[in-house]
Amino acid sequence: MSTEIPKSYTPSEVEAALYAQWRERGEFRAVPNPDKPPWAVMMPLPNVTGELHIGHALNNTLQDSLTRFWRMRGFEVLYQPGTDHAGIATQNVVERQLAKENVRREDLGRDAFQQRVWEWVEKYGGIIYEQLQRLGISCDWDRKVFTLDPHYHDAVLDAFVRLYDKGLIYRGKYMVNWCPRCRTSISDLEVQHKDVDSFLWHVRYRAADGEGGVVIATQRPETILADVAVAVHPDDERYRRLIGRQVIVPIVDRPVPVIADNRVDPAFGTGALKITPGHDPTDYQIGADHKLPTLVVLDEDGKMNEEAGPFLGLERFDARERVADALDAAGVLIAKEPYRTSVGTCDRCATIIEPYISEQWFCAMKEMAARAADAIRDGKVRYAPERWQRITLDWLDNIRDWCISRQLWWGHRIPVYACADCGHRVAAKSAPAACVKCGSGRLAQDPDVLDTWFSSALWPLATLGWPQDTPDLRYFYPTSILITGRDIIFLWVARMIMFGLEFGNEVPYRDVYINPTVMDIQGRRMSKSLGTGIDPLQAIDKYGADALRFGLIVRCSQSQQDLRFEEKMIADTRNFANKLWNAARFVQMNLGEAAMPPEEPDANALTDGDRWILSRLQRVIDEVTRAYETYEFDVAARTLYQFLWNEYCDWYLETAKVQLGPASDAASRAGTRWVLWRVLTDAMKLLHPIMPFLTEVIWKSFVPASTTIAREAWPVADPARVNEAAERDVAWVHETIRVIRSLRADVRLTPQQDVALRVVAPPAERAWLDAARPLLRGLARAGDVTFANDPPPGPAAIGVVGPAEIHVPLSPDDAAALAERTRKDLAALETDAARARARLDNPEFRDRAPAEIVAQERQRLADADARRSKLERTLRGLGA
RNA sequence: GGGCGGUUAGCUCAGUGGUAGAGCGCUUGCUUCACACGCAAGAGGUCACAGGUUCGAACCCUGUACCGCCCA
Repeated sequence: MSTEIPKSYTPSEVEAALYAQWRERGEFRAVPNPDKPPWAVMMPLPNVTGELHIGHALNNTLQDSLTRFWRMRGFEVLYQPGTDHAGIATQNVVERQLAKENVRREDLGRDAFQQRVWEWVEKYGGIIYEQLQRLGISCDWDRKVFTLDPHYHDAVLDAFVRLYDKGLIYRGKYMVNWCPRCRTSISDLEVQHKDVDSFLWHVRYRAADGEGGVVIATQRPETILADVAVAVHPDDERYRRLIGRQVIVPIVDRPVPVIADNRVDPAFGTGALKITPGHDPTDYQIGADHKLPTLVVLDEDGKMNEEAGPFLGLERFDARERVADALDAAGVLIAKEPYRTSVGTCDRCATIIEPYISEQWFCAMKEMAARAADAIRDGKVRYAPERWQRITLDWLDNIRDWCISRQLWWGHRIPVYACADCGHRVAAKSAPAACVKCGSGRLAQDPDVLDTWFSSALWPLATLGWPQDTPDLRYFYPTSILITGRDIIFLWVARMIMFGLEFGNEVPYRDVYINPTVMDIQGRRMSKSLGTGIDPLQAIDKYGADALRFGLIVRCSQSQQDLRFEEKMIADTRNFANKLWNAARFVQMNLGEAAMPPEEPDANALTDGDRWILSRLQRVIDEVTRAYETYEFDVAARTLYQFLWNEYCDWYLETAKVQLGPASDAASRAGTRWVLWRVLTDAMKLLHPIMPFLTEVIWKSFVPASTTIAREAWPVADPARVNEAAERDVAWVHETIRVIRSLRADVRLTPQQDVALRVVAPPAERAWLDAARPLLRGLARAGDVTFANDPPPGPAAIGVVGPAEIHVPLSPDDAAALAERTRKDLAALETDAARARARLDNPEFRDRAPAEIVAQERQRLADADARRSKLERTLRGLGA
């Protein structure tokens, strides 16, 4: 029966069924439990429009690994899933769909449009959930939250009203970042700065009184139409006599003052700056300080408005060319010089941002930011890697108020009601019947919606039931950790900490882990349009979720901020999965019909080899546990990979084959079977957080009575099983085997041929080798082993293990090749010896270095000398 | 302009002040009864560069160069 297990592991045959079982049994459900400590992680909510990409795959795999780890360690674990309504993104998707029907949202009206978006969300909004499940993540799916769910909406309104009533939310006409394509304001953080090639236009403004004038340099000639002043630096000798006089703005022939302001950089362009408060943030400030009027020549679509006269209706970049032409025609365009500059673009649609004056809502941030910064400085939130802490603090310390209103129809509508009669505004969770001030019933709700990040900042609270005082909130808040990418540290993490403190009176989580960004092999961001992306779903189809998970996790070191990835890497870990499958198959075959789990044998029945692998296992348990605890994911994965492949498979399984052979007694064979079973199953538990499916399959094949490995207790290292003597002795046996195998290659034996060894060694080592004979035979096909006091005559390949020399007779053909190699070894040895000698000859080294280092160096020199004399004899023996 | 990360084998990356490591790739040999998605044996490195500290530096300090990211 056991031989029917297929020779290779096919993840696609088991993953879906296992996942369905886990869900059916409710293995991932989180229920407040006073008998257990809580552990919680919140999924960084993907956009409801989103589809699973490699970044999600990494981020959620990391969360799931910790989730599974802490669950096995006996914590009541919550992994909270959910999606974000994603204001602009979702509205865009539906607007594009409408565009195909030649319909604009304005044609539908607000209510009908929202209805369309809801239909879209209901139809496609669940796709990402299904995709996430393919990864095997252990969320509590019964707790799915959408940020527009009624209870979530209620939380958002509650938070808004509290801030409003505290005076932290205000409204006003300010210059904001405006996306002419999305036709909404966006916050500073949603502006991406990009360097582009542009020009500086040098334009002459003649003096109003006819004497001279000034040449200004501008990047935006089209805004000349809205100029209200020219500014120069007060200390700039070139322009001193112009200050206070007037110049004439070309084209519009408007007289404007020349003002002095030390924000003007005399080194930029000509040193004279046109001032356009309606279209530039710095000019806006300067204009306000000098009490200048504000003119606006662009509309909210980025087209020239009525104020632009003949340019009315032109798109802003066309207008730029046309205005420049007009300036040229008027003879006032002095120069057009190429210029590299930085422009702000919309995070969502890459359209160039327009600084635009409009009525917006703002949230005052100073107080909340200071409180968050204090909490971080006090260590209430710890960052891994640590450097992100300071980066967050820098941002918090220099925070600016947050523009929270968006001119969209999809999102949480701002709960402020304005009285049409007296103008009084009030924030309320539901529409008041009448104005509290004048009693009028004519109240209108603000048309804008809140920035999506306003609602996501409440994520850890609102998902747990806030503002209600729920058992979930009391039990799971503050949560344990947040895992996310560095791109949203300010947008989301910092704001969540602020809101967590403001509304939950506690930081939202103790730890923040910033995961690396997944790049392609050339270090470019993975993107579908560039064709540089890996589709996680395809990867799972082809290699299995475990292979994708392990391949990503083993590359998550805290020392780098990116992770380079390619498909081959997934194939490599698929091979690892297959290796484990076959190791399990081997063990299964050897346990035969034995009862499972096998019975633990008497300690006397264990061999050195058994004790060695058990000892190594204890160290691996400690190392892997520590690594998960400290978010050293690469260490956890690498430690398990090396232990399982290089120690368990390469050495212990081969040792076990010998120990299970006819030369062993029954007790010893039983011991070996138990060790095979025990080490493999413990290692499967350690690996389960990273490779949940394979480990479950293997576990259940060995422990049929268990429902799932996911609920097994985490292994605890047993200090009594750490056995340094066994580790040392087995290392020596392994070294001997390696040397013999190498000798076999030197004398070109086929794998079928036994090798006859002649050994020159002191008595202790002879006894050793004698005892190790079965292993030497099994693992290195050592046949006759004879001992001698002196090296035997004739050409021979010689291997050295400690004080023992192993000789294998050699044909003259091979002797020359070996002589060549030996000379090389000898040269390397001489270098080593020379280095050690130089050190020991240095009196300062002898005086200052620790005694053990000096002793080590002496030993090294002695070993090198001994080895050298042996190699020299080898050479002589080879006739060279 | 300010800040952060990186630079170690052909590639991707580990690396605790004491003789440089892994996986993949490469070479050679193997249908060895768990696995060719494998086994075994090998080759391969001025640890970016220049100074400094130290008995001793891939590791600590200073500076430079290059790659990438963030902020303004």
